[in-house]
Amino acid sequence: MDDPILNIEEREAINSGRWFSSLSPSLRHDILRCAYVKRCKDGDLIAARGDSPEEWMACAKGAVRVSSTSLSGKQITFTYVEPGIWFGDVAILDGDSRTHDVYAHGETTILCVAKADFQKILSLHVEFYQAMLKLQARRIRQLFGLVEDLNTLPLRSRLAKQLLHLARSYGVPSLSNSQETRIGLHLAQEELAQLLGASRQRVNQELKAMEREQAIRIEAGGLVIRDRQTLMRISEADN
Amino acid sequence: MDDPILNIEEREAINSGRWFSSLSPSLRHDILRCAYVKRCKDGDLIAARGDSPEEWMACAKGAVRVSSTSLSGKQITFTYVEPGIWFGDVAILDGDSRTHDVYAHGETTILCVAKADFQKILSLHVEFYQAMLKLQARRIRQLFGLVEDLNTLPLRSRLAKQLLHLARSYGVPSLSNSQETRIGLHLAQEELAQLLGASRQRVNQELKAMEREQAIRIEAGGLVIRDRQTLMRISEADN
DNA sequence: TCCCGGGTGTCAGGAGGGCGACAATTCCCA
DNA sequence: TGGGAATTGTCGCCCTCCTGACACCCGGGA
Repeated sequence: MDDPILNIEEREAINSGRWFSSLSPSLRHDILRCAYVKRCKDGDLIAARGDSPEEWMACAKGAVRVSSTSLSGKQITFTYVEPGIWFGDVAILDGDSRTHDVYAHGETTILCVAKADFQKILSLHVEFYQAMLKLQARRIRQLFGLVEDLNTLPLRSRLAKQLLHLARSYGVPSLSNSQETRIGLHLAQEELAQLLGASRQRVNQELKAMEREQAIRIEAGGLVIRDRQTLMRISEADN
Repeated sequence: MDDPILNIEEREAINSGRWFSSLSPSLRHDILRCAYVKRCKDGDLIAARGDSPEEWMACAKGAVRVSSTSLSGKQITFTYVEPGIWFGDVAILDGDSRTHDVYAHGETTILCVAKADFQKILSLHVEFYQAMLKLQARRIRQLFGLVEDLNTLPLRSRLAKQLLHLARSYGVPSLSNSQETRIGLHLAQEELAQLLGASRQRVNQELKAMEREQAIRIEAGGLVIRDRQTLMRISEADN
């Protein structure tokens, strides 16, 4: 929470985000002009469900865990926000309170735009309205997919799907073998379980099974995807 | 699909929709001016997943079932759209294909706005941008809630919640007892099950249990809510 | 009227997945 | 470098929910 300037890497992450990079230079400029930086340590609470929303944010480095704890006390994680992705817009746009708790996962850098500035920019750029509509539409699509998966796929398939997703978001080429992809985001199996709404034990069991099938490798410091094809097969049906 | 004019009741349903009625008269006028009517019979297919989207729609009478069938062949219903509610915007806004299959449930009247007209209206009213953003934000909120429920609540609770929801959307005062609410939308237990992503047998079992607990009554032609309090208690935790 | 087809009620068997327990391993840090 | 804390690997038991099967009920034709 000290240095108010993004470093090169962080700036690069923001600028290469799929959505952000589709905006016009002038709009991007206006957004960045009034954005400020927050640097967080592992576990820092960035915002809590029920808070009244003060800012629109993007992850610039590290990862942001978006989660909530149900009435029964069970923790569930909705997603990990990767660098380059913006979040926190729902509450800003409908004026209601925050939908989730948001925590830093590891050393994390956040870029923030104050609510008032966000609205000012909206009023200056019709383009921004269109872009936000598109952003939300995509999110709704993802959510539809998630609901469908929860209703139809067994844990095994959902786990495979999640691993492929993490590999896309956080994948780095493996050191030992360039065919393989290491998931750069380290999640304890407990955290992975919360992301799937399942128990840690069950997730462990399925991971082990996938390791036996040569689809993945479980290493200290991260999972390694060995065979994308196999995972895709697993993710699509129960067999 | 004949008479292109809404009758009084249908017009009233559209105008009293919570979202639509919050729009300015001039915007509402522009929307209605280029809208046209479709009348559908029970089971008619209104749009199919994967179609390229031609129109933005609202239910004016009856109900619209929004559903999809998973790769494994299982049918799941996402929701029943009640009169006064608009739908089909996601695909229009992000330009991608339809997310769900959409069917008429019973005699149903649909109001449609062609994609091109929708976009024209957007370009004429900043207010419309704001309203659509708000509409989407609310939908995202609902979806978050749904995902959380699927991850944490047992079927019994989700069923209770769904019944309360249906009572809010389709409730009519019971003929026999004004304390009670009849759900005006008739769903076969199989259809209810698909709405919950559960098996028909299981739903039947829980309905029977709730009837024994005096929370509901199962009658030909619709469920009757007898005790909202009890249902609310059931919907919140597993007890 | 009789029969037929859809919806409803119920049961038994079995899979998927949660939970507690505990050992083994790894990580961290004093 | 030694120990305590966190994480991982595995069991066994139990509960939820699914599947298939079948009897029943009721309304509407032929």
